[in-house]
Order: sequence, then structure tokens, then C-alpha cells
Amino acid sequence: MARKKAYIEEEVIEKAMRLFWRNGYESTSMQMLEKEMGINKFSIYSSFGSKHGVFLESLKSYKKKVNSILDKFKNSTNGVEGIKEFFYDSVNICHQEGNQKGCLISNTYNEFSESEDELVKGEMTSFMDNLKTLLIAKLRMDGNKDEETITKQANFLLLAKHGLAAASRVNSRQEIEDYIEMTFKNL
Amino acid sequence: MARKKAYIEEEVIEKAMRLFWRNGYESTSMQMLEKEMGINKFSIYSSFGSKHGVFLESLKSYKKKVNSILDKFKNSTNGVEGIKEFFYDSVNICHQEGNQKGCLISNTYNEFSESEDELVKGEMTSFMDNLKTLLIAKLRMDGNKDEETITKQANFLLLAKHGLAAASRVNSRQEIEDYIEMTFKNL
DNA sequence: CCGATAACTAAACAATCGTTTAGTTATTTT
DNA sequence: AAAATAACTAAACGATTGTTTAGTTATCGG
Repeated sequence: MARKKAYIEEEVIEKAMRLFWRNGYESTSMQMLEKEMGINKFSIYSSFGSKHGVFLESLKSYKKKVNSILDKFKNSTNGVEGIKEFFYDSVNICHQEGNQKGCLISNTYNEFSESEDELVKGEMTSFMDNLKTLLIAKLRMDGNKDEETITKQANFLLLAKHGLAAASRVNSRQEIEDYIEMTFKNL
Repeated sequence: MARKKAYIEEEVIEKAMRLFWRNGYESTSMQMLEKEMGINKFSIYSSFGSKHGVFLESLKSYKKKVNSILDKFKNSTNGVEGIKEFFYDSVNICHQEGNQKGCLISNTYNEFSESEDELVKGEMTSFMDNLKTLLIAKLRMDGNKDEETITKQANFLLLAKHGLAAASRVNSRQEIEDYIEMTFKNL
């Protein structure tokens, strides 16, 4: 053994994640990452291999934030009301005071939609697919809908989630909550 | 006078616009623009000044497409039904067969949200503001809503438009239409 | 048909991109 | 304390970014 790392990987990734969250992948340079993470390029490369590697770890870091509210959502037995609560919880992650940067997953989904990076694209689509499956399961709970309605409503909610991400960028808290209420008005 | 241009500016901008539409601003390089527009870098610079200039002209070109359906929308006297028709018309622009690239304005709005390019950002926000004003005017037409409801519904529809843009990237025509129907279910 | 002029080609520009490498510093173990 | 080893600093890497410039070709008016 020899010299110890002067930084904690989890901590510097958290910082990198916030940078990617704000600016996206392409617009974030290694120079910016160096500055924000507070460590040298060499350290970044020895820890994460590449800029792409840093991004993948950043996505994991973001997913950890999301998983905390996703777990609550999974365990909910409230049907549509549970989905609505999940939407409200999402706002707490996305709509940070001051910096309005939306949802990292939604942002990444947009930025990589026409990319050839199948790895990141795959991560995003599988996340969306899982969420859709989850939405369907919750919609079934209320037990008063046919399967066709459930499918339509699940698609609707998945797209409404994108709208929510857009909202958390430009709208006020009150406007966002109004949007959620209106979304769930007729489900 | 001397030699004539071997290309029509309007035509090459149309091609550039499609490239920006598919890949966004940052991910589109001058090399790609050269190839797609079919003219030399020099010609691009002598006609449009910079990559940024090409992008601004491309936005204008896209807005021309949008204006055709926007004019119809402005002249509509159908209230909420008119808005719904406008949403359906939007799909015809955004949801191109094969290439699913969403809405250029919505894409640009996302890509430039944290940018320091106040010019492009201004163009986008003013477009959104105008659309919101238009939505409010149409919502008032039905004459059975108070101002608070109108404001909420206008915000809701503006965000739903972002969801529609996301939908035109990944969803089928049928799913998109289902989304529109569900959006207007109780307005 | 010739001289003027603008559009073309192609090469090079400086700056920045992500990445690597050589050399130095600090910590651990024997 | 000395040898070993891993983390650090800093400079340079080739490739690509957007942009410019010199040199050539084509078309116009006289």
C-alpha cells in the first residue's frame, strides 16, 4: 500500500452529477469537471476511466436520489393517489431552489435521443419502461378500469412526467402543483 | 457583377435546419453542416456569418413551418376545440415518419435553458410567451371560465405541449393521439 | 473578348476537446 | 529509516472544434 486518495469518489461524483444535471453531457467539459470536482484530470481518469465513465457514475448517483422516492412509490397501495404522491415527491428532487435544471433523466433522455451511445440510451429507455410497468401496476390497484384505459393512462402519465420535468425548469412551485392537480383531475 | 451563387440560401438553410432538428446545436459540427448543406465552409460563412448565424436562420425556417398552423390557430373561433386542433396539427410537423426528432423549438428550449446565449434563449421564451397569450385568448372564447381557471389551464396546456414534443419522439401516432385526447378530456 | 468581381476550393488558423504520459510527492510496510 | 507503491502535478498529446485566408475559377458589364 501507498499514498491514500485525497478525495472520496462518491463525493466528487455527486459534484460532477450536479454539473451534468445543469449543462448536459456535451456542454460539460473536462476542464469544468476538474474545477467542479476539485480534483485533477489524472485523478478523474484513474478513478472513472473517461468522461463517459464519469457520466455513467453520475447517472447512478442521480438514480440513487430517485430510488429513495421510487421505493416509497413501489410500496404504495394507494393506486392513482399513490402516483400523484410520487409526482409531488419528484418535484422535490427536480425543482431545486434557485437552479432550475429539470430532471437529469429526462434531460439525458432528450440529449441522447438521436445519439449512437446505445449504452446511455438503453439505460434511459429501460428506466422509462420500468416506470411504465410500475404505473400500470398502480393503475390496476383501483380495480375499476379496463386494460385499454390503463394502457392509455400509463402512457399519458409517462408523458406528463416529461411535462413535469419541463415545468420544474421554468415554472413556479405553485404552477407546478397546479399542473399536477390538473393532470390527475380525470384519471 | 460577377459569378452567381450556385445554391439557394433558403434551400441550404432548410437542410441545415433538419440537421439541427435531429442533433441539436452543440452536437452539429461545421463539417456535418458542410456535408448536409452541400456547400463549402466558405460559402456558409459568407452567407450566414457563423455557425450561430446558420442556427438562427434555421430557427426562422422552422418557425415558418409552425406559423402556417399558428395562423390557422389564431383565426380559429372554436375555443378549446381550436386548441385541440392546433395540437393535432402540431403532430403533423413534429412526428415525421421514420425520423423522430420532436419539436425543434422544444428541443432548443431544453438545450439552451442553462446557456448564456441570451439571444436564442430570448427567442424561445418569447415564443412560449406568445403561445401562452394565444392559449389564454382561446380559453376565454368559451366564456364559461373564471380567470383563475383560465390561467391554470393555459399553463397546463403549455406544459402538455412539451409532453407532446417528447411523445413525438418515442411514441406511435395512436399513442400521441390518445395523449391529446386525455389532455383535453376535461377542459 | 477582356478586365473586374464575386463565388468557389482547399489549406491552415488558433483554440479547445478528451486523453495520456512523464516526473514529483506523500504514505505505507518491512 | 529505506524501499515500494500509489496519488499527485503539470505539461503535452493528437484530434476536432469554429473560423479565416490565400489562391483559383466562373460569370458579369463594357
